[in-house]
Amino acid sequence: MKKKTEKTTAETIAQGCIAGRMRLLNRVVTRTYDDALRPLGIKTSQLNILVVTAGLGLARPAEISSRLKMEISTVSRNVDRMRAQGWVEVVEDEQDARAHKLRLSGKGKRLLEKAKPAWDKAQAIVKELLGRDGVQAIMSGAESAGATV
Amino acid sequence: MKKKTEKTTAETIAQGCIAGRMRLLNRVVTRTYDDALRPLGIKTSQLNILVVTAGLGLARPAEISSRLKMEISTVSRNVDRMRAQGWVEVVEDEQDARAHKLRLSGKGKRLLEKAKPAWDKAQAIVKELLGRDGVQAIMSGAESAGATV
DNA sequence: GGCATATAAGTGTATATACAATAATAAATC
DNA sequence: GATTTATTATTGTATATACACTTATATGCC
Repeated sequence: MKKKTEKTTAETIAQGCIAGRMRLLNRVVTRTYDDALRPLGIKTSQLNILVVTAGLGLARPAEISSRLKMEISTVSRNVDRMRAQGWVEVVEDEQDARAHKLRLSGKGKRLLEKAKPAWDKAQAIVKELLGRDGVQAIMSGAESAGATV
Repeated sequence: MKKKTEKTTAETIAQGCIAGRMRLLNRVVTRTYDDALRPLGIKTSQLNILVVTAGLGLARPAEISSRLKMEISTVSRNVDRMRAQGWVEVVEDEQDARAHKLRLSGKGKRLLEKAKPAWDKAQAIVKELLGRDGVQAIMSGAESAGATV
């Protein structure tokens, strides 16, 4: 007769929770990028909003929200801080009085270029940490989750 | 001669940033667990601290911090909220007057058992989302990052 | 045209997180 | 044994995030 080793609920969750591991990994990875970016005065979250905005040229907050799968209220507050830094500017929408668009300022563009080497450094550290397959899994997982490039 | 398509800095980062994808995935995954756990009044972060505490029996905040790779100040505040809910109790340390230990209350233990089906549900959704390889990559990535089971 | 409904964005409130600084106590060193 | 150094945990301050609600405006339908 096979002896079955019972696992407690706590053990099952502690060892198997995908969210727990994902959140842990997120803390470690974000810390790596934040450390590298700190001298530039920008945080990982802000840099990611910055590059999406840059990619769109003129970006509606709702579009940023949708691409980053981030609550629009969160976008709103992050953008507030980025505007306060002078990295992004608001352009009123001609057609729709509710809406507006965001674009990078000159300062924002310059910051982006200055931040690239720091980002490269963090990126290399994390690639080393996760390995080729790990990186690939994150990328395709994010795509499954609805990430738009 | 090969025509090289230049990629802007913004495109390079927007498309390739591991932290960005990881954070996006983290938002989506956490939302899934939070949705499932909402009726129970516990959040993903708190559940993960709860199971680590349960696993240790008597848990020092510094030990939780170390296992979850979470700042001890963050542990401190999360535990405050969990104590306010009556899920964990504080036990003074006999040897060290600076320190104390945490353990689950009866209420905390009952919550954990009640939360298991909701956790199972979220876990299944996310497994489906990430696929076997994706889950494996997160798990081993977290281990590389220093996660202690 | 006028009303119902939908959409865009912001605000209120709460949790999660980190870093810096502090307070208290223990451990180490001289 | 007294002083320095290290450790344990908390508090101050700031950002990131989400959900519920609100405000303003646009769209659809009668």
